[in-house]
Amino acid sequence: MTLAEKAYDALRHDIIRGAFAPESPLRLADLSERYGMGFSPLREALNRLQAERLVTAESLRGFRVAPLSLDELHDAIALRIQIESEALRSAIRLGDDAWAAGIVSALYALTLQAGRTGAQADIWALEARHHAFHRALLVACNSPWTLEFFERLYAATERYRIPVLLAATRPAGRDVQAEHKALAEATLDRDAGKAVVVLREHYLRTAEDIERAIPAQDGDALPAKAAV
Amino acid sequence: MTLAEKAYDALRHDIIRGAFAPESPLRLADLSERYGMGFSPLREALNRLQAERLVTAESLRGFRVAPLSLDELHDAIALRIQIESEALRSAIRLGDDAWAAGIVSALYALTLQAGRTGAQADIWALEARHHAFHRALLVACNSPWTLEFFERLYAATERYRIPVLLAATRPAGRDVQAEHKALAEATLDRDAGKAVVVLREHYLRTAEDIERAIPAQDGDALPAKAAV
DNA sequence: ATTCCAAAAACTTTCGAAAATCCTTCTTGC
DNA sequence: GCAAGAAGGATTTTCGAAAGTTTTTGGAAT
Repeated sequence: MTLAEKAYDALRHDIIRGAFAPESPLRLADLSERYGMGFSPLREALNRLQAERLVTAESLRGFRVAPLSLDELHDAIALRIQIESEALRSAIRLGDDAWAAGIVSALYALTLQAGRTGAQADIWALEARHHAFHRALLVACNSPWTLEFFERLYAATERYRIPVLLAATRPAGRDVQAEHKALAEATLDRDAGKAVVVLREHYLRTAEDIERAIPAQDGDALPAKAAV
Repeated sequence: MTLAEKAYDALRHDIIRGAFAPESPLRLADLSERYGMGFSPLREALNRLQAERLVTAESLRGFRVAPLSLDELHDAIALRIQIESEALRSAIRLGDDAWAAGIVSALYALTLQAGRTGAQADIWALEARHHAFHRALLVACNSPWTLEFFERLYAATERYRIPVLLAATRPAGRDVQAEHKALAEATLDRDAGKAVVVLREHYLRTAEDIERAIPAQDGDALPAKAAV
């Protein structure tokens, strides 16, 4: 693995998980020290992340962490519902036993991790299981472009969900794992109509949780998060 | 504008328009000579294009032009129909007078350019008008992510359409400009149902034209095009 | 003739410094 | 006191070379 790839993985990871405040400048000297490499691989990684809309760039003025806004959250969630609903229908139509087994396995791993508490609770492991589960549902849709856009929108929306995960307070009146279980069951039953309804509800509730976790703001931009 | 941005624009332009054969290696020494700059800005541009799936990269083995395949074409067209249909409905619901005027203007410019023949015919100008027209239809959808994906899929599919444009033989039994006119009219009439039907037919016929223009192949990969 | 291995060549990747630009601060003139 | 502008510092961008890896070539052994 080249340094540029390591830089890409590390930066993407750190941006999604809120290690840098939205809109804060990503200075090469700082990044060079943080990640222990020269400017070249860092700039290559930043250019990739710019194309993914996780960082913004301005000519001769460097790179910044992409901003967060409620408008963008709603846009991304709405598009996820639209794209993933179709993808889920396709996956249900096309998926084979290996796909189904992948869902069972991913749900099991997710549930297991979600059940861990105290010293064993690991929010980043939980996040990885969550990503893997949602991906497993769609992976049989036979559309590389759909999966590409799923990954892009997942990353975009995950930035908003991290504060909710960090708060670690179970949202009142919501059992997220039950929703995941219901989603997996409807999918494995090949009940596309029910699955997409459950999927939509799942995402809309997540959006609500995120909005609830955000302190009221005058404008649209969301507050910066301290480094994690 | 920085050299890296110029490199990005030039490379993207040249890849979409078939100046390099699909899967051909993009060697830095060659690109450095072609575009008259050093390695650094070229590598940054290539990294951005990699994130956009217009080039592929392999560790320590450099960059290549992304391959073309009928599977990918069908995937991209199907997703364009899905995403743009929804976007068109939103635009019809939300669009104001400026949006409508933009469609009229873009259609006029497209029709004008399509009518030019002989020395005045300019396939790249026509392509630019075509892109602008399809974008103008959707621009009022109020979804930045949708527009982002539109651009990505437009670029991806345009690579397949270029050979058809270059052939410059009017496909038998098809009046593309009439389709554009019908699409604009249904949209300006705010007849969403009709507009999305026309849009779907328009794209499916384009896919057919592309397939017809392609010589039969054993495998899935499409033939390389000579440099333009 | 073929396979294996070493050396050379080609190429990518990374660094460190130079060049160019932007931002801040301080001075000057009014 | 305040605006305009120049000097200095900080930062980004680009280059050229060095380092590292892959591919090709050439030769020896089977």
